[in-house]
Amino acid sequence: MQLSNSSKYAIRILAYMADQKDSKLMNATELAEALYIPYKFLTKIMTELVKVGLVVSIRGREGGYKFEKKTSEIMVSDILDIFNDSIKDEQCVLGIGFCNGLCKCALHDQWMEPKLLLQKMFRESSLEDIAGRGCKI
Amino acid sequence: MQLSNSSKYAIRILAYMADQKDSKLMNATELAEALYIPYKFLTKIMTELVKVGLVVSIRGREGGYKFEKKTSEIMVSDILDIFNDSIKDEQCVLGIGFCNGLCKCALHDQWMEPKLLLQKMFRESSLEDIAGRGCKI
DNA sequence: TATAATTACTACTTAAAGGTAGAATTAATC
DNA sequence: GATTAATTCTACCTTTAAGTAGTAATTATA
Ligand code: SF4
Ligand code: SF4
Repeated sequence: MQLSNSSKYAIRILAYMADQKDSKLMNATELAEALYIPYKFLTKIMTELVKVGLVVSIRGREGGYKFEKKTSEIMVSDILDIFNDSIKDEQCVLGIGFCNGLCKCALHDQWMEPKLLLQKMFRESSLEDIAGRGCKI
Repeated sequence: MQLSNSSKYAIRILAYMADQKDSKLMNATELAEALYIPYKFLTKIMTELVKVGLVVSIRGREGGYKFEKKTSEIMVSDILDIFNDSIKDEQCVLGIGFCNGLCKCALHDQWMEPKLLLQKMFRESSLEDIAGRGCKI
C-alpha cells in the first residue's frame, strides 16, 4: 500500500526544486546529495521527467534541470502518471478488480470514500501548493 | 498504489468463505475455481492464513479450510498484516518517509486525512461486515 | 489395508521493480 | 581546439513479488 520508489523520489525531487527561489538550474549531483537518492537512479528518473515534458534539461558543462511548466500547473497526479502509480477512475485503491457496475466487490462501498479523497488530493495538489512547506528530503 | 496480489486474493478468499452459510469446510479446488485464483498460489496463501491462525485446515480426504475465529473478529487489517501490506502508524500512505516530528515531508498535511481514513477502514471492517454484500469474486 | 482426496513442504521459474556501470553526447570555459 | 562538467543511452545486475511443479504427509472411505 505504497507508491513506487520512482514516484516517491520524483515527488521529492520536484518539491525540492520548486522550493528553490528563482528558476536556477539544478544538476543531478546536487539533487542526489541533497535528497539522498542514488545518483544513477536519479538521473534515470530525471530523464523520464524530461521526456514527459515536466522539466527541461540543459546538457553539457554548467547544465542541469529546470521546470518547463509553472509549478502551479504541475499536479502530483501528473508525476504519478509517469510511473503508472496514479489512481485511475475505473481502478480502486484496493485494485481487487472485477468491478463492472453489475458486480461490485465486497468492499466497494467502504472504500469509495478514501479512494475519492486520495484522487482529489493527487489531482488538486500542485507543486506550488507544496513548495515552502515541510522539509524536502 | 495498490495492495499486493496476496492481500487482494486473501481478502477475496476470506470474504467468499464468510459468505457461505454454516461453517462447512471449503477445499482449495473449489475456492480456486470460484475465485479464479491459480490453485498453487491459493494453497500457498491458505497455508499462511493457517499458520497465522485465521483459519484452520483439515488435511486428508474430505478436508478443507474453515474459520478459526469468528468472522466478526477478523478485521481486514489482520489480513493485510500477514502480507505486510497494512498501513502502519509511523508510515504514511505515500511512504516518503524521513518523518520524525521535527521534519515532516512536503505532503504531510494533505495526506493525513486519507491515511487515517484508510487505516480506520482497514481496522474497523470485519469479514462479518463484508459478508453478504457485493459479489465475492 | 489400499485408494483417493486432500493440505503442506521444498524448490524452482518468471516478471517487475529497483539500482548500477560505463561509454557516448553535449556545451561552456580555458 | 582541448578540457571539463554535465546529461543521455544502453546494458546489465540485484532483489522481491508472483506463480508453478513435484512430492510428501494426512485421513476418510471403500
Ligand atoms: S471496491 Fe469497488 S471499485 Fe474497488 S475493485 Fe471493488 S468493486 Fe471495483
Ligand atoms: S506525509 Fe507525513 S507521515 Fe507521510 S512520509 Fe511525509 S512526513 Fe511522514
